[in-house]
Amino acid sequence: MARYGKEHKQATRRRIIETAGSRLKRDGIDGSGVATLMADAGLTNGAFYAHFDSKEDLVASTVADQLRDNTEGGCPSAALLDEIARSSDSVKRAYTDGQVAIIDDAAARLAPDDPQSARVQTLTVFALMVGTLQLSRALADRQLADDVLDQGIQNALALLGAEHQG
Amino acid sequence: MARYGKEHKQATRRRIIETAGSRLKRDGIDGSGVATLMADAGLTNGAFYAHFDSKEDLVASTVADQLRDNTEGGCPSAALLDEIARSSDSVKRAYTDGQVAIIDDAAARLAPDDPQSARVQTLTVFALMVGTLQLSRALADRQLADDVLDQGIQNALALLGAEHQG
DNA sequence: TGTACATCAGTGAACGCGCGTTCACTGATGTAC
DNA sequence: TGTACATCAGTGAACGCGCGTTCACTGATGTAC
Repeated sequence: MARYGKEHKQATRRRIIETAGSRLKRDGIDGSGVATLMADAGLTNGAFYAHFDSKEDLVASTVADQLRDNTEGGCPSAALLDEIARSSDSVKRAYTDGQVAIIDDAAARLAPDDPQSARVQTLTVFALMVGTLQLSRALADRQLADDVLDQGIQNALALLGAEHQG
Repeated sequence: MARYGKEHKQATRRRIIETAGSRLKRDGIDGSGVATLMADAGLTNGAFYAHFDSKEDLVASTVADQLRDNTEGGCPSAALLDEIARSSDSVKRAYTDGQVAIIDDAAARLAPDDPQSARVQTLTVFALMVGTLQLSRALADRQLADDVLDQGIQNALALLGAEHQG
């Protein structure tokens, strides 16, 4: 292929990570193969290891990217949280760092005077929303799934309101 | 092998389902192979299809069993909910039926006068606990994981208390 | 300006392995005579 | 009581396939002379 400048390879890496975001959220970590992930980016499997050390490396990079810069199309927690919990330390570390950064941003806005103490409560309200989304997606009864989503939102607001008053 | 009475084959099926419960919760659905699931029950892979139509059939049976009769060793929702959400309709149906049955039992105890209207709220408090457990397991920071668990329990109690008053 | 060479992102075939599933076979037991 | 046969839960090898990973190779470009 062509000999490009340095920005070309980095752009390719970025493209792989971005398309991997959609695929991993759709099919899961174990459900997404390296060849498929590369084909999604318009490449063949052989080029993969010029960009990443291993599939796990791509997963960690993609989780971090999805949490920080590229959150469109659904949050990775709702799609992947129990798979992340079973993953290697490097994936869990990437997830923890990205998630805490987002949560601290939110906590700073919700409780400007004491963002640090709001971290845990904001994380648990986030966990409520993740669990609600997952349950709603797993229920075979559409009406019940919708009711759960609505009620989950109300619960989140109730907890945030209580926090605001207390 | 021996020619046993009818109860023998049913006992074997039961044993497969029970050992599959632990394996699926540990390694996930995609992460658990049929040969491994059979080996866990002390059998070889060839016998599998005398008991189940497919791996999906075993997963649906195991999810139903884990929710109703065999809940020791952790709830399947916390371990598998996002994989269930990506699974076939038969798995989602088995999950929905089992979960709703459990929830309605709990709702009848929490709100004896109107268990029907308590179903959705009980489901969402359950979703809160599932999300909290998953998040706690995915966080690489042990202290933060413990704090999230504790706060999640307090949130669940707060929501149940508010429900009780309202 | 023209030729020879170095670079290196990406290709595509191959590695050993485990996947879900199928199937011919085994062998201990119960039944028939 | 002894022999021949039917039953059938379970075995283990094989099917085609995709997995994560490796590696010899390609070929378009930039550089050196």
